[in-house]
Amino acid sequence: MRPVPSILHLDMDAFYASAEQASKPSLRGKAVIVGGLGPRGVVATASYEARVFGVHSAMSTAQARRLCPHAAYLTPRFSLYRQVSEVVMQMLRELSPLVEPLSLDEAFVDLAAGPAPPASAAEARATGERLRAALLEATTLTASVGLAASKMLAKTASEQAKPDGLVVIEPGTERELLAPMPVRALPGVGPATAEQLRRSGIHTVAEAAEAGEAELVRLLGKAHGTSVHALATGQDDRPVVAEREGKSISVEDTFDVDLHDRTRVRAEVVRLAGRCVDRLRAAGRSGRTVVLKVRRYDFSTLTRSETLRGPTDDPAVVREAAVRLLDGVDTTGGVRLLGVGVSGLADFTQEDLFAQAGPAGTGPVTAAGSREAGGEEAGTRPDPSGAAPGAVGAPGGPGAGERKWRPGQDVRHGVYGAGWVQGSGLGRVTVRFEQPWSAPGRVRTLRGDDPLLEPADPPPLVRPAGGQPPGPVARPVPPPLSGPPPEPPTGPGEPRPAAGGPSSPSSSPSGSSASSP
DNA sequence: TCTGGGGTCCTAGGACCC
DNA sequence: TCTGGGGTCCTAGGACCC
Repeated sequence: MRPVPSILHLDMDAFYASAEQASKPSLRGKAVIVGGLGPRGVVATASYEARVFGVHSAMSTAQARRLCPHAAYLTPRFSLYRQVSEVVMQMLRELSPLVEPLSLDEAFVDLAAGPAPPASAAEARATGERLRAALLEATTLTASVGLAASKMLAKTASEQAKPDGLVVIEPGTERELLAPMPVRALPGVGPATAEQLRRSGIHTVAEAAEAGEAELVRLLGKAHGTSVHALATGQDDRPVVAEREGKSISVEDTFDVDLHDRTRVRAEVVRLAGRCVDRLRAAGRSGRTVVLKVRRYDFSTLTRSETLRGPTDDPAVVREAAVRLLDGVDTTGGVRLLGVGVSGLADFTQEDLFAQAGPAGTGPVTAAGSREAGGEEAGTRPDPSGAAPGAVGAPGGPGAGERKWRPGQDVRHGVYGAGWVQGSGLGRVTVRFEQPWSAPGRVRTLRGDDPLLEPADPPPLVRPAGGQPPGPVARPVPPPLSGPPPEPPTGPGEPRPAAGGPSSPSSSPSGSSASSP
């Protein structure tokens, strides 16, 4: 084990929620909950203000609403988070080429491999503090940093540092620090393993270490037992590895209401297969094993897979395999979730093509057509419709997105400028007009079909240098439509649409709103 | 109003091959 | 005539992580 705490673990604080607060001045200091807003949604991230009420990740949004009804509820804006994440990861790479991202908001960095390896714990600390300050400046977001001589301890340290802090674990102090912690603190020990260990009277890391490797292997199996024992005794030699190639790509949808119609189920599988291939192609990969995932009405989940003779990125091949797999699955009783994935990924090369067209067999073989280079990067695609997959009664047809305005979504108005959707329903949409660098803005309620209102890309968190003047306040603005959501608004500059415009009743009958007050 | 979506890794059994 | 001993691939399921 290295003598200096030169492995750094970075974890952005309540990342999605903090990014939303940074982006939306009116939400700063308020409870913000980011996650799925449908009837089956779960919380992805809750701001610290919301955590006070007991809201946490993975909780159902419904429960969060009971605990914290006054919070702002927002759908995730991954394009913004990716944008911020790229800035963060780039700054980490300035510390060392060995950067291992774990997710959009988390990464390990091996400072020992960098241009200025710390020679002491104090130097490591100084590097970490400089990093936190630089990140705050670049993104306006706070981060927590852990420094230690191993990955596990660096992560443990950043956990202790939260929020907005830094903790260094001095080499040599590892075991005494770990000893009293619950086994759940060890990476790889989840609810099931913790329960296993509890039944054997093992609750703390110290008890796990005392149990000995043989006993842990007996309880948990070879690989898991060995690894838990090593981690419990503070041994962790796992290197920081940059750029690991992905091994699978998958997409899945949970439906607001269980699907019963077999034809609809099949149509959804076809749609998912298409989305999966879009992502596969955007990544420049191909895959050999197609996986279908089905979660039934009772939450029981099964997977079926089929391995082709060679890797493919042909939508028809993946679609047909997925549909074949579905044919072998009983869906009576209803389907809650469907997923399609591809594994056994390869970089698609000419040789792969030949291999695939190789010797006779029964496998479905089609030479994948020329791949258009035009990268429609799946994840960053605008996706203004964002129709919840299950949007009740949505025919599932192509342009089915009737849920046009989602809470949290960025918009631009021809008169009022940039803003975000606070709520919508009953043919109206409530927009707060503000930008990351503006003062908290005001809310206006508009018609859902206001022709001057359109979806927009997320603005950067930090005002671009020499950027435009803050749109909304710079120019004379006609009188607002409203304060609170009142009568169906009809604006001054707003063309009165013909009677009963498309009021899109299918868009969440209950209406939805980002914040109640 | 229970339980998202995207991944990784491990285990275990059977097929198949030498 | 009653049963070897690997190794690898495929499939299915489950734990875990963010």
